[in-house]
Amino acid sequence: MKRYITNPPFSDSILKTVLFSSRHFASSAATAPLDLEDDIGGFTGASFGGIIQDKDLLRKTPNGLYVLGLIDNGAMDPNATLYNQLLKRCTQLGRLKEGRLVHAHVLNSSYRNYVAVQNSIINMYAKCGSPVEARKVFDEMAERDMVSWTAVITGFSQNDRAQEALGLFVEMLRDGFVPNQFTLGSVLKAATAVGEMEGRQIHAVCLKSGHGDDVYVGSALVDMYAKCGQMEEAKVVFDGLMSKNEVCWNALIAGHARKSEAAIAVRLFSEMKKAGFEATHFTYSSVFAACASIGALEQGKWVHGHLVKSGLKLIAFVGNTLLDMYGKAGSIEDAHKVFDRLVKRDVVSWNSMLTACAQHGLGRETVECFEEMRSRGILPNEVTFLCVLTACSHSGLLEEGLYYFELMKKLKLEPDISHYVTMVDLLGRAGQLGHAEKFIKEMPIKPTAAIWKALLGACRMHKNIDLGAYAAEQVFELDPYDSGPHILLSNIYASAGRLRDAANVRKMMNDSGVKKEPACSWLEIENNVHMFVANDDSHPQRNEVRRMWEKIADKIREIGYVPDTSHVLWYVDQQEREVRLQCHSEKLALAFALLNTPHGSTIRIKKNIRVCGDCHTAFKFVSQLVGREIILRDTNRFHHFRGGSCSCGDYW
DNA sequence: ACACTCAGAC
Repeated sequence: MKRYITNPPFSDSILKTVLFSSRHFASSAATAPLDLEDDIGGFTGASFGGIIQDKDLLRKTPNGLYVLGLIDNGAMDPNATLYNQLLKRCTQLGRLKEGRLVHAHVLNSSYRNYVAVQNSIINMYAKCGSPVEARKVFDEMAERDMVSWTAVITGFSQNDRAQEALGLFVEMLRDGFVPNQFTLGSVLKAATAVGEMEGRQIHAVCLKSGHGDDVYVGSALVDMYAKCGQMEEAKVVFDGLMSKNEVCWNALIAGHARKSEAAIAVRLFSEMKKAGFEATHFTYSSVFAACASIGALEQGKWVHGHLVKSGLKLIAFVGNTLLDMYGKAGSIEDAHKVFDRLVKRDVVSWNSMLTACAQHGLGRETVECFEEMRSRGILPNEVTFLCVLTACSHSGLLEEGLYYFELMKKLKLEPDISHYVTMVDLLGRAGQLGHAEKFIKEMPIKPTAAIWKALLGACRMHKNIDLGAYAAEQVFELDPYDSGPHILLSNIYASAGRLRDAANVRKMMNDSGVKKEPACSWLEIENNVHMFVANDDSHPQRNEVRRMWEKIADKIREIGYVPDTSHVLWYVDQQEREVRLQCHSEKLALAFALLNTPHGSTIRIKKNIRVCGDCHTAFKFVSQLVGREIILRDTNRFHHFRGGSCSCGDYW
């Protein structure tokens, strides 16, 4: 067999690579599709003359080794087109090793200085994840054209090396090249990764060179503004595009999804379909993620309907997001159905199902699901254990939690800080405050603010003032601008009757400029989202809503509700505190729901911060009074109120 | 014959 390495005109490093690769493929029966020597044995150059035109030639060995064998054997004369086809093949299949072999062949041929072939080589290295090799070929070229520049810039842009891509772009301009739509598409992607300033500068270049309305450049621009959070500007660019495709629609929709603007994302999805574009898995995934973030169940279901009609398979890529959406929107039943119907489940599918169970306080079911996962031979990962530990923590399964933490380490999975936070939470909620403190002292990584926040939360739950104050001090040190811990500490003092200390924490907060996130609750009725903020008068039905709550409050008092004003911070008299308490956003939302939804239907309310103790009690009484299920989504879990009790068992 | 845009979930 003729070896092409006998008289190498190319550099040592490539030679070594080629030798290595060549041996590798020859010796590895599992990866080499066929033995080159056997495959071409007995044929002569002449008999292969016609095969060069044969479209099946490259298909015989998809990675091109077959053809390289023919060339090696002298059975076939290559030309520039053939090399380009081979390189394209390697690029499409992401075959770096075979690509290097073709590169070596080219260097040994008379086509080594052909710009088009060199460009294909650059492109091959760029797409196969090796921008450095692409750059090396580029640097050694005697002459470069637009395609060379674009290919090498794209190499860095697509391999998360945006700064180098932008650097090359500047060099290109310095060399006198005027960028075209191909270059600008890639450069914009790089600029987007670097920052808003850079993005805007490249936008200016696009406008100057007249490529601003190309659909590729335009999509990249829409994405750039969307990633900066500048949705108005993204929309201006989008509207200015004469011809659109699914990419620019997806970029715009994903931008709104990132900002949790579910209503807009859903509306755009609908407009996209009306305009005649097919929603892809990515489109669905973005829209479901948007619905998940605000718990928009009805809108999510509506889009799910479109997915079913579209005929797209329920693969994990979109199914996992859909499952997550149902979990976060409060329908554990629908989450289960999606899980059952998935074409193929991956570890994330299982993790999402576990998360959904955990969020709904179904600790036992989570553990059962995890055991089923293991019995089916699915390998759990770090996230799996985080789900299980969270479930144990939320359901008070102390022993199980400790067991699974040890199991995790036994399976050689290293707990990260999130697992330690969950363990502190687990121990703390279960009332093992001393154990939790000891756990923190002994953990192998430095405790973060989140660790101390978990301990602080447990101290509030079990009314431990001293340890709570200590934990709060640690949090203030590590994360001074979070209002949550201030409020927690203040509540600890207030519920122990130490109102002066509570007021001091409040004052400290004000002095250091820490702002409390305004509490708000919202619910969805017939595709509209109604939002309520405590003591807020902006809703059109506010007077009706308030009167309704007063009526309800009177009725639940008759069956045992006693307002608990201990968590009201304001240093005001008892009557005023009670008035404030009755205006909490979740109570307003509940009153609104009772006014505007059919009798007997499930009420679903979402809240941006943890539900207050008094509202939790009131909701239990209301569920008994009206005989309806009320599902309240907290920051990280669900409360299902039914018949006077809550699924969390008052353990949250 | 060679170069471009978006991109889910725990």
